[in-house]
Amino acid sequence: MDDHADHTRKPRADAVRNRERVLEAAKAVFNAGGPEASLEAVAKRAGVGIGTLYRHFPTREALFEAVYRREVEQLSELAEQLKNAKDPVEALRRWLRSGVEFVATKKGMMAALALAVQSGSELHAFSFERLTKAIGSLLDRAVAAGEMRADISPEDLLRAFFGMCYVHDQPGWQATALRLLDVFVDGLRVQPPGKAKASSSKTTKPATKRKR
Amino acid sequence: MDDHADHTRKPRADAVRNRERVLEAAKAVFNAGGPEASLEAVAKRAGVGIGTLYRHFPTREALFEAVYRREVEQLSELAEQLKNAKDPVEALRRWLRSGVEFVATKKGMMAALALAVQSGSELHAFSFERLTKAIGSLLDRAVAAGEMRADISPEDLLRAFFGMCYVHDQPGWQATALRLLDVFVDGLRVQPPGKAKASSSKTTKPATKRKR
DNA sequence: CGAAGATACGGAGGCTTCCTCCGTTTAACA
DNA sequence: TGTTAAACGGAGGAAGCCTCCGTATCTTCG
Repeated sequence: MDDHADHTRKPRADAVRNRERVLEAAKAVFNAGGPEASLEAVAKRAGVGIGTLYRHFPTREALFEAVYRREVEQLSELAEQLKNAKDPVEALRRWLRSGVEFVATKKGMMAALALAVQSGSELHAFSFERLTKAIGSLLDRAVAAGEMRADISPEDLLRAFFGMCYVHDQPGWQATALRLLDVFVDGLRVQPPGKAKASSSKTTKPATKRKR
Repeated sequence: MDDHADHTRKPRADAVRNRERVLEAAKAVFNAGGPEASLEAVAKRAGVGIGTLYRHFPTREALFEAVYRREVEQLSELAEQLKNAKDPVEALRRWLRSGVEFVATKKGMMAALALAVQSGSELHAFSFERLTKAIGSLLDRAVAAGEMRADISPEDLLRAFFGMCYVHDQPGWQATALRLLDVFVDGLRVQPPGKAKASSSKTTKPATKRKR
């Protein structure tokens, strides 16, 4: 495609190469040393000056975002697939469980989630939106089917999920997280009609009208 | 040998005074600047050399623990009082809500909780035990009354609570946390007998026998 | 009271990391 | 091949962590 209006030079080859190197090094270093690892170490491993690293990724978070974009995308695509499942509640549950597995497997996933959940920088936008949408689509389906209460937002759920995974470096955390998520999903189901216990709404002003 | 072992010298007055000063300064600095605040700043505010600070509190965590011991105790005493409430489920719910308020008010509370939850250092022992016991007593009562499922441990619940509070520096976090905790408590209630939906046990091997 | 010894003080200094700034190098384009 | 915009890289200042040890101060006991 010939772009005449575009006066942009072709990006320099060394720039592209270095960017890639830094990404790869960062992946390795972060996976090994956690999200606090030294950026200078990353630069050294990439065989690149610290200045170059900072030029490509002005902040630690920018680098994180770039490194874990793929993970976030995978998780979010999984939601897409699960939308075809019959039971919407089960689908949501399964997504959450897969999320736990992700965190367990990909060592940097937690950092990616932290970025997505901790709104603050501009840079988290991508992850946040992507994951919120993923959860939202599953949640909406369950709500639409009348199986789940409607007063929890996708953001809330994302935060809950993150919270459950937060202790991801303790011995039994995975089992714990799965248990907690199950409890949480149970709590999300609409209370059986007729015999509602109206538990929480007794002490809280309902954030949303409950079943009219 | 005459073991008048307990013939310890009286602790030096300046040492006691300085310890107190450091604690006070730390409280102020941590509440203002968060748990990452500079220890040198603490020392300066206390009018004390950095060496003195480190002698009294060899690690950042030790200092934290000392600063927030009181807060943890308060929270834990609250549980004691709530044990007298009629409705055990409601008591638990209230405790959790108070916890959220604590975190909202005392800015360093999160750090104290983090220490309590993240088992790891030796130093967290006190907080962890204290809070686990607090939650445990409320939880047990609810379980004994047949109102709550028995497959969640106090540690699990503590972690869940912590997780819900984790995003404690976002705009609406407090409302979110309260909502999430409500959902969670709902999920903790035993499913209404006779008409059980057996939601989670369908996909998970039951951690505990459910009422069959 | 006054000396002796134990204890605590404080901050210099070595180390690590962060991040910026700018002189030098190099790839793209004509 | 020359021009020039873009990228490189690392020196260096700022800040924080933590240790070490000479000096100051407190407690004890004769």
